[in-house]
Amino acid sequence: MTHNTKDYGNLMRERGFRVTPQRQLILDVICASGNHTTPEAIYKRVQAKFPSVNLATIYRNLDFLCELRLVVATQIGRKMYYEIAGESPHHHLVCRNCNKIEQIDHTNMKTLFNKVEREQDFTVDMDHITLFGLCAKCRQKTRRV
Amino acid sequence: MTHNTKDYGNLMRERGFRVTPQRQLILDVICASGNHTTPEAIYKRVQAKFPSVNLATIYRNLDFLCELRLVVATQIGRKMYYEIAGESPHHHLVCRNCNKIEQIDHTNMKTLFNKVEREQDFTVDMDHITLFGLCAKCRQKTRRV
DNA sequence: ATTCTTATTGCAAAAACTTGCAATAAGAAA
DNA sequence: TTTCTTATTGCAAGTTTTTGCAATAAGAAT
Repeated sequence: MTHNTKDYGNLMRERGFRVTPQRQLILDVICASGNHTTPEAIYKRVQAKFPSVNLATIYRNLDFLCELRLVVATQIGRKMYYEIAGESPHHHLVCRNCNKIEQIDHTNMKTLFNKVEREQDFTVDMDHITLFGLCAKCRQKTRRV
Repeated sequence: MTHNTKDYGNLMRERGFRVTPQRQLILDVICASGNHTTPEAIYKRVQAKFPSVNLATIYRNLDFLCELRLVVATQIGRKMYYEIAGESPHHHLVCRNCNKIEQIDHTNMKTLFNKVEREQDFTVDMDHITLFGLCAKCRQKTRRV
């Protein structure tokens, strides 16, 4: 959850990108916000500290940070949500019925990724996947199709 | 690929929804189009047959058809793509570098889903997952981080 | 057939997101 | 430090997607 600005900064600079105050602030805000933050919410929190930041800058940086994989984008329903990527890969199970979110760790995913790599020569490289389905409770309740 | 209008119609009616000409046409167009069709392309093809259909109707029906899981939405980069869900579950591998799309079938996924169900009592229920990574060619090209 | 309920549509306006471009400023080089 | 290159920004205009609402029409009930 805590993020080290210096590391992120170096990561960017090493790749020829620049560390601007706007960019830092946007990353800070995403980091400080809980999971699943909308662009609009990020915009407002950024503006509270630095009112001149333009909405276009927010969107461009969300794209940028996702591309660097410092930030993860998730689409739920019609909306996009952003959250800090964090250290270790982990994945979510979202119940279609009650929307409860469980986590699964990377090991089972990794097994799948390895299999895909062996069989199709494609290196899957994702550390935040969202799988939808039914949790134990809802599976029992929803026992009629 | 082929779709049975009658079955889809009944599926909708059973659930209290209505089968309108617009809706049928939109589904037909998605069905006839290849994979990964944009809303704009769908709109144009629908208009070619039925010029009065409004773009808002396209969007509303895309949502609707996704909710019924007759159609699958995929986000690649910044754009949304839609395709017919079809019969058998299958999944996509999208190269982060060249955006090439490969398919994987359901068996390896199913293994993962089963494992998740045994270990966490969560029934994953997805028949179209998109995994990002690097294809064989791009993995070789991008051999410097 | 006719009536009735309400899901769905088209339209127009709004909201969300993207893009072109000139001005700015981060960071490397001198 | 100063200069130089060019990534990034703000702005304004453009494009894409969503929404409120009155009119329409699908399908059930009569």
